[in-house]
Amino acid sequence: MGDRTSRRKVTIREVAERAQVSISTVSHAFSGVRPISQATRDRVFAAAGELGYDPNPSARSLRTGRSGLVGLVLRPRYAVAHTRDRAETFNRLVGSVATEMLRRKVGLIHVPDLDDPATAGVPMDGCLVAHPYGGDGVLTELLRRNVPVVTIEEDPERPALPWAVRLDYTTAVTALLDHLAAQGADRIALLTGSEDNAWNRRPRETHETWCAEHGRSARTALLSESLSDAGAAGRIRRMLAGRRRPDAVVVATSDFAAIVTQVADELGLRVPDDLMVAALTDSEHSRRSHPPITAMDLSHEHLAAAGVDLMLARLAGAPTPDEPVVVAPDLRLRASTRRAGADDGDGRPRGPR
Amino acid sequence: MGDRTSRRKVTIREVAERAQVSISTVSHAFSGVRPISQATRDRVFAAAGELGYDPNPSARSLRTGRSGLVGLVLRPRYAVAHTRDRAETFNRLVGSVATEMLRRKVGLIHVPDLDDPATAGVPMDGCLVAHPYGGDGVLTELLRRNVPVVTIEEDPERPALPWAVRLDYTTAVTALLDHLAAQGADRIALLTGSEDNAWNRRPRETHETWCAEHGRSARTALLSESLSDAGAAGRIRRMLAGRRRPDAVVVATSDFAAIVTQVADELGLRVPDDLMVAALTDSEHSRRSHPPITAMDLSHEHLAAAGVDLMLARLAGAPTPDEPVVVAPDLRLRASTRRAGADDGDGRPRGPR
DNA sequence: ATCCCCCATCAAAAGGTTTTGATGGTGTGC
DNA sequence: GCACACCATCAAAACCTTTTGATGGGGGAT
Repeated sequence: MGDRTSRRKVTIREVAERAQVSISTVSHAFSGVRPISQATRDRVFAAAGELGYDPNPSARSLRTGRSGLVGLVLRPRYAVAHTRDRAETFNRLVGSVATEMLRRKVGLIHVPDLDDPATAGVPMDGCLVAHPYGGDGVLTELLRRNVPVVTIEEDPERPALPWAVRLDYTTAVTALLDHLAAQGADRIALLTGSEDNAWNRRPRETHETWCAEHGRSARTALLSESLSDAGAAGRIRRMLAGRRRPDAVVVATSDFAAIVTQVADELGLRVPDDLMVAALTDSEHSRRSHPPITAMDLSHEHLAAAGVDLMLARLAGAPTPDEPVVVAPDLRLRASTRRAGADDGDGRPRGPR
Repeated sequence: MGDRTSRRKVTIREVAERAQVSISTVSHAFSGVRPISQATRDRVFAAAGELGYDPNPSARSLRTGRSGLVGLVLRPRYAVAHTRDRAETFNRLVGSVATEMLRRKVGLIHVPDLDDPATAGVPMDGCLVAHPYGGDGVLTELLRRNVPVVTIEEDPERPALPWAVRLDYTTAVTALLDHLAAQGADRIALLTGSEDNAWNRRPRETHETWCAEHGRSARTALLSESLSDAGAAGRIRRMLAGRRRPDAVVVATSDFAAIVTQVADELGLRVPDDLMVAALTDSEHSRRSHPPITAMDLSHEHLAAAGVDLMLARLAGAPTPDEPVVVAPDLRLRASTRRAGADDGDGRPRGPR
């Protein structure tokens, strides 16, 4: 209160002097590690209050070896959130993780750049890595540093890493393909992104398996996430204009799924009657497209909650499952895959909500 | 590489020993503060690489007094993001700030709880406070601690605080009211939330001024953010069922604006012909309502970018404006306030987009 | 040949906390 | 009245870095 605008921070030593006790007594009074008499404690708190003391977190971490902070790393696709669609994904994931961390009163650090020596280390007790690539370098680096890591979605090349939360793509994508087939789809094409992560890999595998089991050829193509809208439209147009065009397409990126409906419209193809469309991630694009597009929701909220739980359990030394935690994606059936008179055959409710 | 899974971290001392140089030489080799001969530098880097050394961030911060991290605090309304609508706001704000920080390669910390002694301090060089309350306690605390603060939206009771980014509510709300009047609205009611922040205060003031200037009575009411949907619906029903009901309502929270349209529908009031509806924040609720609801978008992305810029300028000691930075909210006119045949009179384009 | 300066490196201090073995005084049990 | 235990407090070490004044040796200028 009486202080000038001194840049100088109050230290534990000054509190000790003012309260006429040793430094360790002040520390113990605050931490409660050892008993301190009531009278002394009062004097310490009074002194601390008058001086406006608050402990230096760096000094504390240096001594204890813990910071009480958890890092979060997102891989590039999200970091460069140029389109509104990608921004929604990024925001939802970051927001969910932040919400879960706040709820548990633990600080969360967005790690800017692990490799950049200029940005050098951040003090974190553990680190969440969301949507790692196959054999991700960031993961390698963190493991080398002995930082406890929990991944949200698994690194496809590190199936052995037990501390992970992953989506059950197999079930969800199979359900989606069954649904399309039930609605009368015959030639189902899959368009995944080119980034090598679980979200692109697993559905591709599931699609192949499903096609093999159903005696169909697995038509797939790449639609790189870095494509511009015009670029994506071009590739889609070529596919839909060709002979033996698919009668259903599953597109990973949902803004590109919306472009599929646009291109179909231009070509005079009716959705869903001539062409069914589905996306492997939900966003405003899929919800507001005409017609609304069936999409798999990545359940970022559940992923985040499970990931944070796992991390905190690990840091607390509590027992953790020795297999990845599995979260079910949410399949949102919409008009883009619902043909009049077709029967889904799986008993699912037909309408949204 | 050859290390066991030793919890033990490698320190600068071990690197120095291995490279046969002093500790300070290692430090200088990394920081480049003083020149080091090429031969020595090579030896140091080699030793560091072999040992897997990475500097301890806490020790560094302790010594330098800087952590390279910036904090972010959001006030409770967002922290408790129970509805999808509030979650969208929270996510967008958090995501935007995170994006801007990542772009500038600075770490961002979500501060869990400033007052909680258990959570104790986080090492931050500065702190962003988003949507502070009037005379906000968090702000008081941060200022007491001498932490450089930048607010996103201003604390209504601290107009003197120069380091702020604020929305220009006056212009936007005036434009909205003019628009409603041009569409034929006669009795315009305003329903703000009960939390005491700029977003609730400024529009109220603007509404009063505008009503006074146009010789109308300023009809206002509170619709607390903590109300359940049913609770909100009840209050709205009472208002719309009364004699001399308003013919236009501006509702702060956009999910409640959507409820206004529902209640109007139940009561047989047509939107916009019998009742116009507008919201003071945009969200999926307003966009997808029937009819879509005119809303003011809070431009979280611009707020975040400006706030981060301001903070980094402050921390770098660069000159900063001595007045709050002003950002214009985006007015999104939609069908809920557009009557057939009415003329807006201000030359604005009529369609969305 | 001498002086001076600069370059590369070193040693030591400082930064603020927590941890822990030691110390002195007070009360309990016999 | 003595030994023992315990309670409250203290002093010092440890955590790992960056910073800075000091040191020694080599080269250029005179």
